[in-house]
Formats: sequence, C-alpha cells, structure tokens
Amino acid sequence: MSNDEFTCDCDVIHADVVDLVKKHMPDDDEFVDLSAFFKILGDYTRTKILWALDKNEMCVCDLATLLNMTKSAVSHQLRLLRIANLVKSRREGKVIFYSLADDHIKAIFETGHEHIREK
Amino acid sequence: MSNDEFTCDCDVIHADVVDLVKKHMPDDDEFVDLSAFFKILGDYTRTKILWALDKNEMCVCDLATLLNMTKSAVSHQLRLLRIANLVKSRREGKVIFYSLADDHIKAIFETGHEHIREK
DNA sequence: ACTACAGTTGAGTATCTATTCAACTGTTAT
DNA sequence: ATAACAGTTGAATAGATACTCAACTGTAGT
Repeated sequence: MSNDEFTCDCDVIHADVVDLVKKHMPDDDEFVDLSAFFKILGDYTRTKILWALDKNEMCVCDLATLLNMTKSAVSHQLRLLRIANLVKSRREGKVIFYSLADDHIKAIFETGHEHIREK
Repeated sequence: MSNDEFTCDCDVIHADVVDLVKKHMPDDDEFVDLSAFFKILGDYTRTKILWALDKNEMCVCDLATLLNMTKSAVSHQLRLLRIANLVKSRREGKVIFYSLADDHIKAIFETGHEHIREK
C-alpha cells in the first residue's frame, strides 16, 4: 500500500499517516469540483454580484450601474455564475432578471464572514 | 441618492432596486476580504491540502508524498494558507507539522459539497 | 422595415498565479 | 566541522482569467 512510485523529491517521513489519509481520500473529481466551486466565489466582482442578487433579483443594467461596470463585463461574470449553477435568469421583454439559484450561498458567505472576523 | 455619476454603459432601469441594494451594501473591504478568502479555497492543490490536514496534522514531506508534488510546490501553497490564517504550524526538530487553524473549514467544505451534489 | 436598447459573445490584452528550478536556512547526528 | 535532510524563498515561466472592444442577437415600439 505504501509501495507506490513517488515522484516527489523527499523520503516519506510518516508513512502510516500518509497511508491512512490516502485511504480515505475522495476521488480527484470531488476536489476538482469543490475547488472549481470556490474559485467562482473567489472573485471580487462575482462576490458582489451574488451578494446583490441575494438582496433582490436584478437585471444586467442594474448590476452594471450598482457595480459601476460595463454591461459586457457583468454579463461575462454572470455567464460563469450561470454555468456554475449559482444564478438563474428569467426573461421579461427585453430585460433579463437574474437571481440566486442556490440556497447555500448565504450560508457559505456567513461562514466565510465568521472566519474573517476571527482572524 | 440616485444622482451618482455613472460610468457604466447603460441607463438605470430599476433605480429603486439599485438604490435599495446600494444602501445596504457593505464596504468594499468586506468584499475584498471575503473574495480573497474564497480564492484561497478555490485551488485544487490547496483544497486537497486542507482536506488532508483536517484528517491529520502532516509535515511538508508527508503532503508532498500524498499529493505527488515537490516540497517546494507544497511549501509555496502552505505559505498562502498560513498568510490566510487557514493553517498553523509547530516545529519538532527538523520537521514542521501543519494543521488546520480554523474550525470553519470543515463546515464550509460540507456546504460546498451540498451545492455540488444538488446541481 | 427600421430604430432603440438589453444582453451576449469572441478575440485580444494585461494581469495574476501555480509550479519549477536553484540557492538558501535551520536543525540533527556523526 | 561537516554532512544530511526538512523546509523556505525568489526569480522565471507557463497557463489561467477579468476586463475591453466591437460586433452581434433578441425583443419592443413606431
């Protein structure tokens, strides 16, 4: 079990610990998905967009005005948020309203806030 | 209140909503800190490191072996995690053990997982 | 049909960032 | 003293990414 080929540049110091942790390690896919999810939250503009949409559904122009950005820049970010299933949209004539698609965002923001406050 | 100078490339559509949201908007600093925090979580390598340290305290070589990376690459990432107050370290001879510095990480991972599962 | 405007999209650019590489520090053992 | 090794660090590089710009789509009104 600890006879794997190692391409790292050091000896194994605590083989027992490494083996134990490796045994319970989830698939790579899970880490890919999880880090991708947090990567989406880890941007100043997207954080503000998500916070705003938690307060009210808003259209692209509203968000562009609020954040003092171009429609294009906002739209590009909304596209990423859409792909990540974090926002949903509904059309009403020419206007497209965006809102949060996920209940967890508020909870995640709260926990993040707690961390920041405690540091 | 809605007479601000707008540098965005569109008219305000729902001025009432924009004003309301803007009124409750936290300081920019909060968004900077919050997005910086999630940015740290939003990396494949760091996610795995945090997950591993949640299972056991580990030294750099253990992590390098587990993740099949060089000590240098792991150390660089641990540095970022240290700065963000997400991990702490203790020295024991030549070996430096890293462990989680924050109780919230597990909870945040859980919530992130829920989002991924529900999509 | 034409105009106006909300929104999207693709290419280009400037910036950021994760890893590599090589040189370094700190501690232990001989 | 010096060899060995855990760990750090700075510079360099390769890849990712946020915004700009210009062209485009979709819908409403005239």
